[in-house]
Amino acid sequence: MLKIYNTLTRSKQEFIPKQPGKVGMYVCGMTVYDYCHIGHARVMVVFDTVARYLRHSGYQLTYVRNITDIDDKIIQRANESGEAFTALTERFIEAMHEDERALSVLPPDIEPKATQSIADIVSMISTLIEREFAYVGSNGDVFYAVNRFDGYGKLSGKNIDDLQAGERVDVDTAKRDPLDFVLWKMAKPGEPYWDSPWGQGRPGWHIECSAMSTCCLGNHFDIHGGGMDLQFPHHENEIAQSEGATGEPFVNYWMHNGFVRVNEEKMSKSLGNFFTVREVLKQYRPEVIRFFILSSHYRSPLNYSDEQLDAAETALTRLYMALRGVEIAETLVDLVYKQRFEEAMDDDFNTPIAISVLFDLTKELNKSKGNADRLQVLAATLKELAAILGILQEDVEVFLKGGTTVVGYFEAVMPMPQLSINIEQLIQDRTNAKKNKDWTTADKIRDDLKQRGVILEDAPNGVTTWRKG
RNA sequence: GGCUGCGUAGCAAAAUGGUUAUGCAGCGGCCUGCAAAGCCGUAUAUACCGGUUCGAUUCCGGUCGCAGCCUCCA
Repeated sequence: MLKIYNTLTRSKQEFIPKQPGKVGMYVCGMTVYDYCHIGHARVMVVFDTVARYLRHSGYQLTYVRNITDIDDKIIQRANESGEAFTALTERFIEAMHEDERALSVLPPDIEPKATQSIADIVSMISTLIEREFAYVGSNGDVFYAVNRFDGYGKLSGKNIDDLQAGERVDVDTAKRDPLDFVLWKMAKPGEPYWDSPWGQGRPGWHIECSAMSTCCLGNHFDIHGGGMDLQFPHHENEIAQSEGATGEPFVNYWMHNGFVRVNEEKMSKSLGNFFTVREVLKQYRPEVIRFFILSSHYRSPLNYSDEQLDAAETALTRLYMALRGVEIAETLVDLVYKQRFEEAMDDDFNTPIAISVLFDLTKELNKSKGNADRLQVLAATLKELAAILGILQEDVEVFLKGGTTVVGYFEAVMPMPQLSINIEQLIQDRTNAKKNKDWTTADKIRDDLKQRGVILEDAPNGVTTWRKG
């Protein structure tokens, strides 16, 4: 039985989909004005894993993740680079998809764009005005009237009085209340715009998600996810908009992932302490990043550091080492390990425990190297369970030799070590030296290679293999 | 200031009202020409102070420290 921590109730709850066997999930995606950083990667990987596990559990899932392709920062960046905003967003959407593919993130079923959802957005705003949840301000912008919505604050645990007391932004005189937020923003000269009953303008950020999620999944759906920072105001506003417009409950389970931190501080664009996915891929293979992300629980903070990435690579190496030389033909899986794995994942997607099950399995696998039947079952189980996490699917030899079979833009920056050294020749030289019991020469070759990041291992049958150190 | 959440061994990271987490690193051993990998064994922990309890790291209260939100942000 799957349990999900619901931000709305601040507790783990049994997951009961609206319609038996079917799940609708919406996740707030990226605003595409720059490259994705590791924090964005976490959202993509976490909810990809949630999606994979829901499907593994037999649910028919519709996974929607939007793209915000119009907003102030996009306009600003496009002006800076002197290109059309659509050209800018197209570039970064493509870059985002490259990052996704690298990280083995499966594409969502639907990826709506704000600019392609204008009609739905306009329609929802009109409804909100009709129902008196929204009004046209003195500057022509359309605002949501927060105090008209009784449940405002129910997700973030804030209340309107506290918010007003803590108000510290300049009061926008066009609004009736400082807490009101914009639904439709009038275009300034030279800005992109769409026609609407209130004039030429563009949608506010919050209304996009309400319109796109409702459009793709209906008025009321199962899971809505996103980063912790979106809890307030973004998700709070979504609830106010959607429930205000439809009069129905909006979302049953709210899931929020924790931040990636750098030196105990949130990784973010504004702090400037971020590492883009493509930067990190120059140093670490994509699967290492994915493993690093999944090695802590999705709601915990995740501290980014080279030491952590190194540790992830070492841990992953242990799993691959267990599979080295094992031909996996068997499709039978060990039900005990499978059950333990599923129990971990059923407990609010506890990937650290799920991974620990993989290590326990690996230990038994290593002990079963002499028992071909058992070995087959365990290896097949390891690979199948790991696939649910999106890891351990590389070719074993390629991974251990420091490469990756994932095709993508980073291939050029991840050369295999053998490109620069003739490892096979050196191994042959060493084998010859060993035959002559010339241990000095043999050991020197091994030490030299180790210095260059290549570890040699002699198997009992006399065959020497190598891997990246 | 208001509201969330967190503080676990050398590092990372789970869990739990009483029983080995797991990975890396350490120590001892087996294996090996020597290694590496693997296996076996082993050490180190629950911020601090109170309370509830037969028993608390786990529940409650307080103290200290940290992070996040209250402004665009995954």
